[in-house]
Amino acid sequence: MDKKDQLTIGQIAERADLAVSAVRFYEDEGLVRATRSEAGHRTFERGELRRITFISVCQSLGYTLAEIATALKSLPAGRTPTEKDWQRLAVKFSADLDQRIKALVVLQEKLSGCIGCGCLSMTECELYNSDDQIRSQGPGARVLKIESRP
Amino acid sequence: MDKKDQLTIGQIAERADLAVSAVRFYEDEGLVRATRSEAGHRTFERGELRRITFISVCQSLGYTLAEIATALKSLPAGRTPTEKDWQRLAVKFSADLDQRIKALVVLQEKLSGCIGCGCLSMTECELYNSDDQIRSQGPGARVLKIESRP
DNA sequence: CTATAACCTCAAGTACACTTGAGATCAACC
DNA sequence: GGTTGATCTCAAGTGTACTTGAGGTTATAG
Repeated sequence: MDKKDQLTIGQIAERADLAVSAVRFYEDEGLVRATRSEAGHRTFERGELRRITFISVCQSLGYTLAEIATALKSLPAGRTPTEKDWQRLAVKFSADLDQRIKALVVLQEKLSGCIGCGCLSMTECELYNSDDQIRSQGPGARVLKIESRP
Repeated sequence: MDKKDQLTIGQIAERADLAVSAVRFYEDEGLVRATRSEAGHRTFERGELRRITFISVCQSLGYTLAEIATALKSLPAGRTPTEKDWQRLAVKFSADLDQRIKALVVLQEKLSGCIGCGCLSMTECELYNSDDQIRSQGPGARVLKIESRP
C-alpha cells in the first residue's frame, strides 16, 4: 500500500490500538467504511481513523455501538465528512458529556456529604436510602442512576 | 414474611428496581447473601438492600460485576457491615469517582477547545488526532481513554 | 522464487449480565 | 380447601461486542 492516504486494515488497527478483527467487525456493522483492492483487501481512507477514534472514545464513555452508529449517521453518507460535519457531532457529544459530568458531580457531592456527616444510615442517608421517602417517588434508588443517554 | 427486617426476594427486587432473576443471579455470584426459610425460600436482611444499591450504582458507572465483587469483599464477611465499613468503601468509591470526573472534564475541555478554535483537524487537533505526534507516544488515541479502573 | 507475514471469508466460540421456560412447591386470601 | 401468586431449581436462551479457527489467497522481503 503506497498511497499515502489509503491504509490497510493492519495499519488502521495499529493506529487505533484495536484488533484487526474488531475493525472488520465495525465494518460489518456499518460503523466504518472501506473500499476494496482488486484482490479484495480492505482499503481505508485516512479519514476513517477519525470515525474509529470516535467509536473508541464513545465506548469508553459507556455508549453502545448502536448508539454510536446512530450518532455517526448524522455524518454525510456519500462524501468524506468535513470539519463542519465533525463539529456538529462534537457539539452534541460535548453536551452529552456535560450532562454526564453533572450527574457524576451530584453523585460525588452526595457521597462526600455522607462521608462528611458520617450518616450513611439506612433510614436517613439520601444516597444509600432505599426507604420510604425515596420509595414514595417510585421504586429503585433513582437518585443515583445516570439516566441520560443520547 | 412478618419479620420487619427480613425481606423476600420479591420485596428486595421491588425496592431495588431489579428483576427477581437478577437478584438470584447476584446471590449465585456471591454479591449478596440470603438465608433460607424452612421451605427453601430466600430471606434477605434489610441491610442487603444497601449492597444491592451499591451494585446498581457501580454498574451505572461502568464497573463490572467482578470489580464490584472485589470492592464488596472489603466488607466483613461474617457480620453485617457497620457504618464504618460502608464508610471505608464509600471513601474509595468517592476517590474513584473523582478520577472519573476529572478524566471527563479533561475530555470535555479538549472537545470544547476544538469546537471553539474550529480545528478538529487531523493533523493538528489533539482530540481527534491519531497522527504521528500522538503515535510517537504509542499506538491508539491515548489522550481520550479513561484508563483508571479501581 | 520462495518463505513469511498480512490479508480474505465464514462459522463458531467466548465473556458478561442476565432472562426465559419447564416443572414443581409454598404462601395468602376468601 | 382451593385457587392465585410467589417462590424454588436447573438448563437453556439472549444480546452485545468481539475473538478464534479453518482453510485459502495476496503482498513483501531476501
